[in-house]
Amino acid sequence: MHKIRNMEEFAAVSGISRPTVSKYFNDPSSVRASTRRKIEDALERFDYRPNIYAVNQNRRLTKNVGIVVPYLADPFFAEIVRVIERRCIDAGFTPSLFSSHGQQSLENDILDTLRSLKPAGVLMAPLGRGSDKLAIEAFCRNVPTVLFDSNIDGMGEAFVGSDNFSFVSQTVEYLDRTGPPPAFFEMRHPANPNANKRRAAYLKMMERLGRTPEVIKIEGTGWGFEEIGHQGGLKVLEEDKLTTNTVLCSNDRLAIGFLAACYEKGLNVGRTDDCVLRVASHDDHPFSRFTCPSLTTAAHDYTAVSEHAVETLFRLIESGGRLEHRSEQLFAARLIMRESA
Amino acid sequence: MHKIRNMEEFAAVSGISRPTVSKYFNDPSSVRASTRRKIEDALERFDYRPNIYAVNQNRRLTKNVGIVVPYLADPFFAEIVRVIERRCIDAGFTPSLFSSHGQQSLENDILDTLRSLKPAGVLMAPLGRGSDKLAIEAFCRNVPTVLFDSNIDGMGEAFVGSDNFSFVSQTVEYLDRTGPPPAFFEMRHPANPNANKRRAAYLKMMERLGRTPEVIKIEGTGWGFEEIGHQGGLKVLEEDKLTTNTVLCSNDRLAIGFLAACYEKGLNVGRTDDCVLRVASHDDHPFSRFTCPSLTTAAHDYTAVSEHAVETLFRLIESGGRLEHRSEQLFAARLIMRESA
DNA sequence: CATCAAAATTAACGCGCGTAAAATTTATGT
DNA sequence: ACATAAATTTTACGCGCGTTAATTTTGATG
Repeated sequence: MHKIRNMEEFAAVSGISRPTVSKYFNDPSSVRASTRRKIEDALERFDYRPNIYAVNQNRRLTKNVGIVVPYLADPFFAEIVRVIERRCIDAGFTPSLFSSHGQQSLENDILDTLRSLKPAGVLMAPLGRGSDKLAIEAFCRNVPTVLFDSNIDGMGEAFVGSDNFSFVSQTVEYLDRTGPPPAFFEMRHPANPNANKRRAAYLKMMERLGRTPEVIKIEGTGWGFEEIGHQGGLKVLEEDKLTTNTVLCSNDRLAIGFLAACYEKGLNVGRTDDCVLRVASHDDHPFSRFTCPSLTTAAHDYTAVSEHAVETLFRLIESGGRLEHRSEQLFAARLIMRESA
Repeated sequence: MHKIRNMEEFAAVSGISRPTVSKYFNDPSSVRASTRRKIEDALERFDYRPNIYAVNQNRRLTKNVGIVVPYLADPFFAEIVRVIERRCIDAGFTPSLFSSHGQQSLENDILDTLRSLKPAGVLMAPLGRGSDKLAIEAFCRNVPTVLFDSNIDGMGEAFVGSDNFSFVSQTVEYLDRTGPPPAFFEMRHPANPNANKRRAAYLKMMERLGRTPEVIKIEGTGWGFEEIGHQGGLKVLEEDKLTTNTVLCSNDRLAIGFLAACYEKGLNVGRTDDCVLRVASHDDHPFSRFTCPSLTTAAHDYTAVSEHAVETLFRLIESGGRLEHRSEQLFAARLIMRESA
């Protein structure tokens, strides 16, 4: 009983012809129950798996799906990836995970690699501002792609993400209802288009509420948001630029840095009487409940975004790679009230 | 000038025979300079890349390397992955990234997937206590593997990691020198063998210093260390079980949770006079500088570990998959003094 | 210009599997 | 038991490239 070398040999020991075995591996339900049993019996006795290289060479479309995220060291993406991977595996696909690590050159390299993987589809969260738009556009023309997290106008067959207005409207409304209206704390040159939408939402909400908006723009580039928020926070606090005691950060990672700056400066943050500052933010970053104080924030519907992105990709794949029209699905946020505001 | 379909066509447009082109792609320096120029000229005019499935089918050994980490949502691993990926790409390999997401079943699935990828080698950080030892052992027999981060006795051709004694000895020595000796804060059932080594190192150091050790074991399972540290911290503080004012956490993620608990309880942490508690830890987690107060910790030599792991894997691959003897390389820690102790 | 090793070409086979067409067997209903 | 549809088997080709062996070309050398 030597090791099975190929499908020919496996077909022999299972007493079924090779084409039928091949059919089985492509779709177990496509063969008669008695045949399936024979094959699965043999599968238990011998551990054989079709050579994926030979399989993929001959299928015009592989069962691979690519997953691309801009920055894997951000637990937000790590969490989304976890959900997406599982759904893909359950649906019989083989996910390949890539992180651009915040670099355009890497993002482009990944697109090249993906092309040669001939994936059935790709789920991509682009760098955003740092993306090579032309490269992504060219890629999307060749490979069925669903964008998520950050949208790039018109690219990909669909976009799935969070509704930035929903995030900001809830936090602004809450802060305004429970105290002074917030100033908006953000990077001057955000890495990601969501930031721009959030600022716009902030301005619109403040107008709607009849408040005077105040946007604090801090310097810094790259994906080290905590450090940028920290440095920017120190600067703002030292220069005493704050005209309000309520700060709404564009995202949790900035807020984590800002809270560290507040702590260093001895400023008590929270909504109780002994506090001089309220801080809130957006994303419900996995660490936001462990900041000091814990961070009031607006949560992504991680599950809904992940699952809808995957579902959309599957529909796209079944439709042969093109969709009637480019859809944009946005999910609302959920306000998470904690101690910081 | 239609699209190039295969190496045959590409060879035609570059004016070189297919076997020579094939030789070029396997090692560009193996063809004459003038030939190389012709091929690279054609490469610029037509964008052709060999079909990776056809290539890998015929090579007995692919140029793939697998990278497996236990928990990608931990920025520690995300950071290591970033360095490792780059080194692999630069060396002409194609890295494939996998996360076990803390689940044994997933780790085993990944091993199966990896086997069918026929990688030249694998860099694996196992789950540790949660790993299926037999499955990993069987895998290592078939695939050249270098373990990193957590060691499993005798498995893989080499281990590269951090020297837990170096971590703990430095923090204990520092804490003892600058104040009361620390109690050790850890999970009762740690996910990872490093924790056991750290506890042992703590006990040995305390003995060496002539101090009475005190180990605080908290409940909780899984990879949500911050939450476990948080809950465990609250419990310890509420029950007033602390017989010392200095706490050394087994790792930073526990410490992040513990610090959150201290903050909630209104305990001032730090080394200044107004503080009632000192807290230190190990790992230099990317977020440890943004805790409140910033966390005194012992840092991994990320770069050294990552690069030595990769170098070891490359040596292993060049040696045909087996090494003379299993080597274990440990790197020392660097004490990072911040505000918490 | 003759020499000769190195490099390239030609021709051909094989890798493991998808897939198609035709022939055959099996299951289902009457 | 018979007709019919469905599933399986047989046979054969092709995918794109690695690789080998025999042959031819190239280019540096004396």
